[in-house]
Amino acid sequence: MAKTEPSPKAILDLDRMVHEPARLAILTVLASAEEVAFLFLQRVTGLSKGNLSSHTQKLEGAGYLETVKVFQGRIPATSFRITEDGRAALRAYHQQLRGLLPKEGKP
Amino acid sequence: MAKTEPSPKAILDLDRMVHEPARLAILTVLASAEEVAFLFLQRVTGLSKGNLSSHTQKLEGAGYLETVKVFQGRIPATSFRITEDGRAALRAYHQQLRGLLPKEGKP
DNA sequence: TGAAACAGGTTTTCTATGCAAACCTGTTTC
DNA sequence: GAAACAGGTTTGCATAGAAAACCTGTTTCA
Repeated sequence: MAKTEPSPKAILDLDRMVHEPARLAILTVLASAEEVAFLFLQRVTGLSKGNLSSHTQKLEGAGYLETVKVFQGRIPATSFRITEDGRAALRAYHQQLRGLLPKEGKP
Repeated sequence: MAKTEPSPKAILDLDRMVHEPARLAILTVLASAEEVAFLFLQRVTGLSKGNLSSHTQKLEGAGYLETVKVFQGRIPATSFRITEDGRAALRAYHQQLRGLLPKEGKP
């Protein structure tokens, strides 16, 4: 009996940090692995290096991921892992999306 | 057996015209009514006039809605209706979202 | 009756964001 | 040992969204 139409105002409350497609893609990948290398992330998302770098910095600033810099032999390599906050934000975002999707088979 | 993880690259293909929350809210409202008055739309979305005006102009430019100007008595009033293209775009967008949502109850 | 407030929008301005290109540091290759 | 390359970061530019200013016509009410 509950009206399942999403409140239009709720849509405006979507977490922009997650809503941006590039960052959503990044978080989605990070959510399914312990730790992800920069280059792998770049390949799988198709983002340019510069782009990827700036988005991960924003996500780090938001506390949604942490950057791990290690040396492989003597060359430096960057990896990322999602934080608990990041995971929570992603889950919350998914819930918001579910809320705004019609139940299926709308006219 | 099908892996239900969304392809990260697919996320980057989301239709930006619809993805923007303000416009998604507008289209969502328009999709559930024949014709919607400017002021009603403003109240239900919570957008400012200027904002609403510019977003509806963009949606009109994209062919997703049409603007209807009528006189009520002697004062002019603006309404909108979603076009077939707009409806199709919204549906397609919903499908994309469904594709990227995890099946529920992810760890 | 006429100045002031108001309704209904549109246009302009400001700011921030995403994207691409340029740049930097250290390593191999030839 | 110069040149190409890997792995990122910083800079610069173009666009988009939000807020503010503006415009036209209409009531209000002193």
